[in-house]
Amino acid sequence: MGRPEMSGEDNLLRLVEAEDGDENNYHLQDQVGFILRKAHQRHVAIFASQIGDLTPPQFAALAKLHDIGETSQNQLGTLIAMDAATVKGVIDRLKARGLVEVSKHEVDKRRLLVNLTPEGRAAIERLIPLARTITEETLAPLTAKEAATFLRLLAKLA
Amino acid sequence: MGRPEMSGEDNLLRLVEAEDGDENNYHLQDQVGFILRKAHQRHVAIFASQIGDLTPPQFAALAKLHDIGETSQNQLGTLIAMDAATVKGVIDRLKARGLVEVSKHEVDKRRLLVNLTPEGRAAIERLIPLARTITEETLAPLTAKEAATFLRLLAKLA
DNA sequence: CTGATATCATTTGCATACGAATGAATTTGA
DNA sequence: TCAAATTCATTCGTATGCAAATGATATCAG
Repeated sequence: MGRPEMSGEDNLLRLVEAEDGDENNYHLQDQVGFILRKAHQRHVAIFASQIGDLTPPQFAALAKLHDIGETSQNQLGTLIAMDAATVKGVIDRLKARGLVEVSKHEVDKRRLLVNLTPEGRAAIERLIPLARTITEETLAPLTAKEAATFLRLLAKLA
Repeated sequence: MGRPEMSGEDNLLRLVEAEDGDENNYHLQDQVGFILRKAHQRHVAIFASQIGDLTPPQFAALAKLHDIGETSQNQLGTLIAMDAATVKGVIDRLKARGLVEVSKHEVDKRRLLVNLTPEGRAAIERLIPLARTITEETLAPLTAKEAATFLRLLAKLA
């Protein structure tokens, strides 16, 4: 401390002057939300460098359809964590590219069934190995042990 | 676990040695990108529940301006991890609400200087305590020790 | 059976997010 | 010095992402 007779008022003053002693300052770069946003940005950039013609949400939709087969647009949205408005846009674009096809549910006329086309199936099967590379590259700054810890904790937050 | 000595390496090996048809066991919900996206979504929802009238990017811009004072729009974008097009939109909306003001750089006429208005300063100083609550709530599923580990590893990825 | 409620999909509006192209201003380097 | 390269800001186009409102259909409760 520079001044031995430092008082509460001096601390307030120091805060207002904000020249030194900034332990009470708010630092954006230490906030979990900000770092989470940046980590996500970096991942999306890595994804784009490996899979240029598909976005992560589009990939997620195809991968889930490949995993579970035909399902309703609404159910698909739940499974890949997208609200109804978002999933509609994603499916519309995949449909326009011939990677998925939609049909009406025979019994429940509210539902729109979505399924992979043969082209969509071929595409996702070709891309899954690249997805593993993307995961590896995203986690590359961590050791194997750190990566395992990170994934475990991240899953608790998601 | 079936095997007591089962390790992460064994799981990786099993994945690589996958038998025919094991291509099926690609699980989206285990991919770091997908979990990262969900964790980010959850944080944004928590943010919105605490700070309804400002988005995380808008908050980031105000917090950074509060931290460093007047700066150029471009430099601000670098500091809060937004590209030029994105930061322009954020600043435009903050300007429209009277929270920031812009002016031309006297020497370098390319630059647009951005600064907090008194209203913007009051707003960010009022909101910073809420931001700490948001961070706490986001990390609530983790113990204090886990949270520290998580932030350390997340920072290495960002 | 039927009115109330719930579910599914769509649409609109707003806010990031980023690539690419453009124009203005500055800096560099031969 | 001056042409080339770089930097800063803007604009356009595309793609999430979510809230709110709407319409169609299905289910539930009395």
